[in-house]
Amino acid sequence: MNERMTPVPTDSELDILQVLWQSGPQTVRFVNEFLNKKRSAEDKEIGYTTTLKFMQIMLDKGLLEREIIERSHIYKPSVSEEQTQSQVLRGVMDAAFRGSATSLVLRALGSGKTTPEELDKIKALIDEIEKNR
Amino acid sequence: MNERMTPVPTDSELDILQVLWQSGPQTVRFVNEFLNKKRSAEDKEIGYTTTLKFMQIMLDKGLLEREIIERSHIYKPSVSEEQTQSQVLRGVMDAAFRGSATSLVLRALGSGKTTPEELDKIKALIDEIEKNR
DNA sequence: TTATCTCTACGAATAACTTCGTAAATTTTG
DNA sequence: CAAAATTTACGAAGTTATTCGTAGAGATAA
Repeated sequence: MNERMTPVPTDSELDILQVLWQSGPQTVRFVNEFLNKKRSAEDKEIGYTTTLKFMQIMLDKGLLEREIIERSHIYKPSVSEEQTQSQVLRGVMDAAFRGSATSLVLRALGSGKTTPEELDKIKALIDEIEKNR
Repeated sequence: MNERMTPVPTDSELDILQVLWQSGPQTVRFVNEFLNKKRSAEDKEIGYTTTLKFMQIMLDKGLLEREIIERSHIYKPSVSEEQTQSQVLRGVMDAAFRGSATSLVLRALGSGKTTPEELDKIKALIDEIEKNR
Protein backbone atom coordinates (compact mmCIF):
# COMPACT_ATOMS: atom_id res chain seq x y z
CA MET A 1 0.00 0.00 0.00
CA ASN A 2 2.99 2.22 0.46
CA GLU A 3 4.77 4.00 -2.37
CA ARG A 4 7.92 4.70 -0.38
CA MET A 5 11.31 3.14 -0.70
CA THR A 6 11.70 -0.18 1.01
CA PRO A 7 12.92 0.30 4.56
CA VAL A 8 15.92 -1.37 6.10
CA PRO A 9 14.65 -4.67 7.50
CA THR A 10 14.57 -5.16 11.26
CA ASP A 11 16.44 -8.08 12.82
CA SER A 12 13.42 -10.33 12.80
CA GLU A 13 12.70 -9.43 9.23
CA LEU A 14 16.25 -10.29 8.28
CA ASP A 15 15.81 -13.71 9.85
CA ILE A 16 12.92 -14.32 7.51
CA LEU A 17 14.65 -12.88 4.46
CA GLN A 18 17.63 -15.14 5.08
CA VAL A 19 15.41 -18.18 4.89
CA LEU A 20 13.88 -17.06 1.63
CA TRP A 21 17.17 -16.01 0.06
CA GLN A 22 18.58 -19.35 1.00
CA SER A 23 15.68 -21.62 0.20
CA GLY A 24 13.76 -19.78 -2.46
CA PRO A 25 10.04 -18.91 -2.39
CA GLN A 26 8.26 -20.64 0.48
CA THR A 27 5.16 -20.77 2.61
CA VAL A 28 4.78 -19.29 6.06
CA ARG A 29 4.77 -22.80 7.47
CA PHE A 30 8.13 -23.59 5.91
CA VAL A 31 9.74 -20.39 7.12
CA ASN A 32 8.37 -20.82 10.61
CA GLU A 33 9.63 -24.36 10.93
CA PHE A 34 12.98 -23.42 9.49
CA LEU A 35 13.43 -20.68 12.03
CA ASN A 36 12.44 -22.95 14.88
CA LYS A 37 14.82 -25.68 13.84
CA LYS A 38 17.63 -23.18 13.74
CA ARG A 39 17.07 -21.59 17.12
CA SER A 40 19.05 -22.72 20.16
CA ALA A 41 17.39 -24.81 22.83
CA GLU A 42 17.02 -21.99 25.38
CA ASP A 43 15.16 -19.78 22.94
CA LYS A 44 11.43 -19.84 23.07
CA GLU A 45 9.60 -21.33 20.11
CA ILE A 46 8.34 -18.82 17.57
CA GLY A 47 4.59 -19.15 17.09
CA TYR A 48 3.20 -19.76 13.64
CA THR A 49 1.07 -16.65 13.72
CA THR A 50 4.07 -14.60 14.75
CA THR A 51 5.88 -15.56 11.59
CA LEU A 52 2.71 -15.07 9.59
CA LYS A 53 2.26 -11.59 10.98
CA PHE A 54 5.82 -10.61 10.17
CA MET A 55 5.50 -11.81 6.64
CA GLN A 56 2.26 -9.90 6.19
CA ILE A 57 3.93 -6.77 7.52
CA MET A 58 6.88 -7.32 5.22
CA LEU A 59 4.54 -7.72 2.30
CA ASP A 60 2.98 -4.41 3.22
CA LYS A 61 6.39 -2.73 3.52
CA GLY A 62 7.41 -4.06 0.15
CA LEU A 63 10.08 -6.39 1.44
CA LEU A 64 8.23 -9.47 0.20
CA GLU A 65 5.93 -10.41 -2.63
CA ARG A 66 3.58 -13.30 -2.74
CA GLU A 67 1.83 -15.48 -5.17
CA ILE A 68 -1.10 -17.80 -4.66
CA ILE A 69 -0.39 -21.27 -5.92
CA GLU A 70 -2.94 -24.00 -5.37
CA ARG A 71 -4.66 -22.04 -2.66
CA SER A 72 -1.54 -21.45 -0.63
CA HIS A 73 0.52 -18.30 -0.32
CA ILE A 74 4.08 -18.47 -1.51
CA TYR A 75 6.31 -15.61 -0.41
CA LYS A 76 9.53 -14.42 -1.95
CA PRO A 77 11.87 -11.50 -1.25
CA SER A 78 11.40 -8.39 -3.34
CA VAL A 79 14.80 -7.11 -2.26
CA SER A 80 18.09 -8.75 -3.06
CA GLU A 81 20.46 -10.08 -0.47
CA GLU A 82 23.30 -7.95 -1.86
CA GLN A 83 21.31 -4.76 -1.84
CA THR A 84 20.15 -5.41 1.69
CA GLN A 85 23.62 -6.24 2.92
CA SER A 86 24.90 -2.96 1.55
CA GLN A 87 22.07 -1.09 3.17
CA VAL A 88 22.75 -2.69 6.53
CA LEU A 89 26.47 -2.10 6.27
CA ARG A 90 26.00 1.54 5.50
CA GLY A 91 23.97 1.88 8.67
CA VAL A 92 26.56 0.16 10.81
CA MET A 93 29.34 2.13 9.24
CA ASP A 94 27.67 5.37 10.23
CA ALA A 95 26.53 4.18 13.62
CA ALA A 96 29.73 2.61 14.87
CA PHE A 97 32.60 3.31 12.50
CA ARG A 98 32.38 7.06 11.95
CA GLY A 99 31.41 6.35 8.39
CA SER A 100 34.69 4.66 7.54
CA ALA A 101 34.42 1.53 5.44
CA THR A 102 38.09 0.92 5.99
CA SER A 103 37.99 0.79 9.75
CA LEU A 104 35.01 -1.50 9.47
CA VAL A 105 36.93 -3.84 7.22
CA LEU A 106 39.96 -3.75 9.45
CA ARG A 107 37.87 -4.63 12.46
CA ALA A 108 36.15 -7.44 10.61
CA LEU A 109 39.44 -8.89 9.49
CA GLY A 110 40.73 -8.59 13.02
CA SER A 111 37.97 -10.86 14.24
CA GLY A 112 40.05 -13.85 13.25
CA LYS A 113 37.17 -15.53 11.50
CA THR A 114 38.76 -15.77 8.10
CA THR A 115 40.52 -18.70 6.49
CA PRO A 116 43.63 -18.32 4.35
CA GLU A 117 41.63 -18.96 1.19
CA GLU A 118 39.20 -16.26 2.11
CA LEU A 119 42.00 -13.81 2.74
CA ASP A 120 43.27 -14.57 -0.73
CA LYS A 121 39.85 -13.89 -2.15
CA ILE A 122 39.83 -10.56 -0.41
CA LYS A 123 43.26 -9.66 -1.70
CA ALA A 124 42.17 -10.57 -5.18
CA LEU A 125 39.22 -8.23 -4.91
CA ILE A 126 41.44 -5.41 -3.71
CA ASP A 127 43.75 -5.93 -6.69
CA GLU A 128 40.71 -5.88 -8.91
CA ILE A 129 39.55 -2.59 -7.46
CA GLU A 130 42.99 -1.04 -7.76
CA LYS A 131 43.28 -2.11 -11.34
CA ASN A 132 40.00 -0.53 -12.38
CA ARG A 133 40.79 2.80 -10.90
CA MET B 1 27.90 -16.01 39.33
CA ASN B 2 26.62 -14.50 36.16
CA GLU B 3 28.13 -11.08 35.65
CA ARG B 4 25.58 -9.00 33.87
CA MET B 5 27.25 -8.37 30.56
CA THR B 6 27.03 -4.93 29.06
CA PRO B 7 24.41 -4.95 26.34
CA VAL B 8 25.00 -3.98 22.74
CA PRO B 9 24.30 -0.25 22.54
CA THR B 10 21.26 0.94 20.60
CA ASP B 11 21.72 3.42 17.76
CA SER B 12 21.10 6.44 19.94
CA GLU B 13 23.48 5.11 22.53
CA LEU B 14 26.13 4.68 19.88
CA ASP B 15 25.71 8.31 18.89
CA ILE B 16 26.58 9.30 22.42
CA LEU B 17 29.43 6.83 22.76
CA GLN B 18 30.96 8.16 19.55
CA VAL B 19 31.11 11.64 21.03
CA LEU B 20 32.80 10.41 24.19
CA TRP B 21 35.24 8.14 22.37
CA GLN B 22 36.16 11.01 20.18
CA SER B 23 36.25 13.85 22.66
CA GLY B 24 37.03 12.17 25.95
CA PRO B 25 35.03 12.47 29.19
CA GLN B 26 32.40 15.18 28.92
CA THR B 27 29.28 16.65 30.42
CA VAL B 28 25.75 16.06 29.21
CA ARG B 29 25.69 19.61 27.88
CA PHE B 30 28.75 19.04 25.75
CA VAL B 31 27.42 15.80 24.29
CA ASN B 32 24.03 17.30 23.57
CA GLU B 33 25.46 20.29 21.76
CA PHE B 34 27.89 18.12 19.86
CA LEU B 35 25.07 15.93 18.61
CA ASN B 36 22.98 18.89 17.60
CA LYS B 37 25.81 20.53 15.70
CA LYS B 38 26.35 17.33 13.79
CA ARG B 39 22.78 16.69 12.76
CA SER B 40 21.49 17.74 9.36
CA ALA B 41 19.19 20.70 9.02
CA GLU B 42 16.01 18.68 8.49
CA ASP B 43 16.47 16.72 11.68
CA LYS B 44 14.72 17.95 14.74
CA GLU B 45 16.85 19.28 17.56
CA ILE B 46 17.58 16.81 20.32
CA GLY B 47 16.41 18.15 23.67
CA TYR B 48 18.84 18.47 26.52
CA THR B 49 16.83 16.21 28.78
CA THR B 50 16.67 13.60 26.08
CA THR B 51 20.42 13.33 26.01
CA LEU B 52 20.51 13.44 29.79
CA LYS B 53 18.04 10.60 30.03
CA PHE B 54 19.99 8.45 27.61
CA MET B 55 23.18 8.99 29.52
CA GLN B 56 21.49 8.07 32.78
CA ILE B 57 20.13 4.92 31.22
CA MET B 58 23.56 4.10 29.82
CA LEU B 59 25.08 4.62 33.23
CA ASP B 60 22.57 2.18 34.61
CA LYS B 61 23.30 -0.37 31.88
CA GLY B 62 27.02 -0.11 32.53
CA LEU B 63 27.86 1.54 29.23
CA LEU B 64 29.05 4.73 30.91
CA GLU B 65 30.67 5.74 34.15
CA ARG B 66 30.62 9.13 35.72
CA GLU B 67 32.59 11.16 38.09
CA ILE B 68 31.63 14.30 39.93
CA ILE B 69 34.17 17.04 39.42
CA GLU B 70 33.49 20.45 40.87
CA ARG B 71 29.82 19.60 41.31
CA SER B 72 29.29 18.65 37.68
CA HIS B 73 28.87 15.19 36.28
CA ILE B 74 31.49 14.03 33.83
CA TYR B 75 30.64 10.92 31.85
CA LYS B 76 32.99 8.55 30.11
CA PRO B 77 32.53 5.25 28.26
CA SER B 78 33.10 2.08 30.23
CA VAL B 79 33.31 0.11 27.02
CA SER B 80 35.98 0.55 24.38
CA GLU B 81 35.27 1.57 20.83
CA GLU B 82 37.08 -1.50 19.51
CA GLN B 83 35.17 -3.91 21.71
CA THR B 84 31.88 -2.30 20.77
CA GLN B 85 32.66 -2.30 17.08
CA SER B 86 33.41 -6.00 17.25
CA GLN B 87 30.19 -6.63 19.13
CA VAL B 88 28.16 -4.72 16.57
CA LEU B 89 29.88 -6.41 13.66
CA ARG B 90 29.22 -9.84 15.07
CA GLY B 91 25.55 -8.98 15.24
CA VAL B 92 25.43 -7.76 11.66
CA MET B 93 27.43 -10.72 10.46
CA ASP B 94 24.88 -13.09 11.96
CA ALA B 95 21.86 -11.05 10.98
CA ALA B 96 22.70 -10.33 7.36
CA PHE B 97 25.80 -12.24 6.28
CA ARG B 98 25.06 -15.78 7.44
CA GLY B 99 27.88 -15.43 9.91
CA SER B 100 30.54 -14.96 7.28
CA ALA B 101 33.13 -12.27 8.00
CA THR B 102 34.48 -12.67 4.54
CA SER B 103 31.31 -11.91 2.67
CA LEU B 104 30.87 -8.93 4.93
CA VAL B 105 34.32 -7.65 4.03
CA LEU B 106 33.78 -8.25 0.36
CA ARG B 107 30.54 -6.33 0.46
CA ALA B 108 32.14 -3.46 2.37
CA LEU B 109 35.00 -3.22 -0.10
CA GLY B 110 32.53 -3.32 -2.93
CA SER B 111 30.89 -0.17 -1.63
CA GLY B 112 33.57 1.87 -3.38
CA LYS B 113 34.20 4.01 -0.33
CA THR B 114 37.87 3.26 0.03
CA THR B 115 40.85 5.29 -1.11
CA PRO B 116 43.98 3.68 -2.56
CA GLU B 117 45.91 4.33 0.65
CA GLU B 118 43.23 2.61 2.66
CA LEU B 119 43.29 -0.39 0.39
CA ASP B 120 47.01 -0.61 0.98
CA LYS B 121 46.45 -0.51 4.70
CA ILE B 122 44.02 -3.36 4.37
CA LYS B 123 46.42 -5.40 2.29
CA ALA B 124 49.12 -4.79 4.86
CA LEU B 125 46.87 -6.12 7.59
CA ILE B 126 46.09 -9.21 5.57
CA ASP B 127 49.79 -9.87 5.09
CA GLU B 128 50.25 -9.41 8.79
CA ILE B 129 47.55 -11.94 9.55
CA GLU B 130 48.95 -14.45 7.08
CA LYS B 131 52.43 -14.09 8.52
CA ASN B 132 51.31 -14.78 12.08
CA ARG B 133 49.40 -17.89 11.24
C1' DT C 1 -21.91 -34.23 6.98
C1' DT C 2 -20.07 -33.11 11.00
C1' DA C 3 -15.90 -32.66 13.37
C1' DT C 4 -11.24 -31.50 12.84
C1' DC C 5 -7.39 -29.34 10.81
C1' DT C 6 -4.95 -25.71 8.48
C1' DC C 7 -4.62 -21.37 6.87
C1' DT C 8 -5.19 -16.15 6.63
C1' DA C 9 -6.56 -11.73 8.55
C1' DC C 10 -6.47 -8.83 12.13
C1' DG C 11 -6.75 -6.77 16.75
C1' DA C 12 -4.34 -6.19 20.55
C1' DA C 13 -0.95 -7.02 24.35
C1' DT C 14 3.80 -6.58 25.51
C1' DA C 15 8.37 -4.97 25.09
C1' DA C 16 12.00 -1.97 23.60
C1' DC C 17 13.46 2.45 22.26
C1' DT C 18 13.05 7.42 22.01
C1' DT C 19 11.56 11.82 23.51
C1' DC C 20 10.28 15.25 26.56
C1' DG C 21 7.98 17.89 30.59
C1' DT C 22 8.19 19.05 35.29
C1' DA C 23 10.07 19.54 39.81
C1' DA C 24 13.65 20.20 42.89
C1' DA C 25 18.38 21.44 43.82
C1' DT C 26 22.16 24.23 42.80
C1' DT C 27 24.69 27.84 40.62
C1' DT C 28 25.12 32.22 38.46
C1' DT C 29 23.87 36.93 37.75
C1' DG C 30 22.14 41.55 38.57
C1' DC D 1 19.84 38.63 48.51
C1' DA D 2 16.45 37.59 44.82
C1' DA D 3 15.69 36.42 40.09
C1' DA D 4 17.23 33.82 36.37
C1' DA D 5 19.61 30.07 34.51
C1' DT D 6 21.45 25.42 34.74
C1' DT D 7 21.51 20.84 36.21
C1' DT D 8 19.70 16.42 37.72
C1' DA D 9 16.14 12.92 38.66
C1' DC D 10 12.25 10.86 37.19
C1' DG D 11 7.68 9.86 35.37
C1' DA D 12 5.41 9.22 31.48
C1' DA D 13 3.95 9.83 26.65
C1' DG D 14 4.97 8.56 21.94
C1' DT D 15 6.85 5.35 18.64
C1' DT D 16 8.34 1.13 16.66
C1' DA D 17 9.08 -3.80 17.02
C1' DT D 18 7.66 -8.25 18.60
C1' DT D 19 4.44 -11.72 19.95
C1' DC D 20 0.28 -14.03 20.10
C1' DG D 21 -4.90 -15.13 20.46
C1' DT D 22 -9.09 -15.57 18.14
C1' DA D 23 -12.30 -15.75 14.38
C1' DG D 24 -13.65 -17.24 10.08
C1' DA D 25 -12.91 -19.60 5.49
C1' DG D 26 -11.84 -23.60 3.31
C1' DA D 27 -10.01 -28.24 3.08
C1' DT D 28 -9.81 -32.91 4.99
C1' DA D 29 -10.92 -36.93 7.70
C1' DA D 30 -14.13 -39.96 10.00
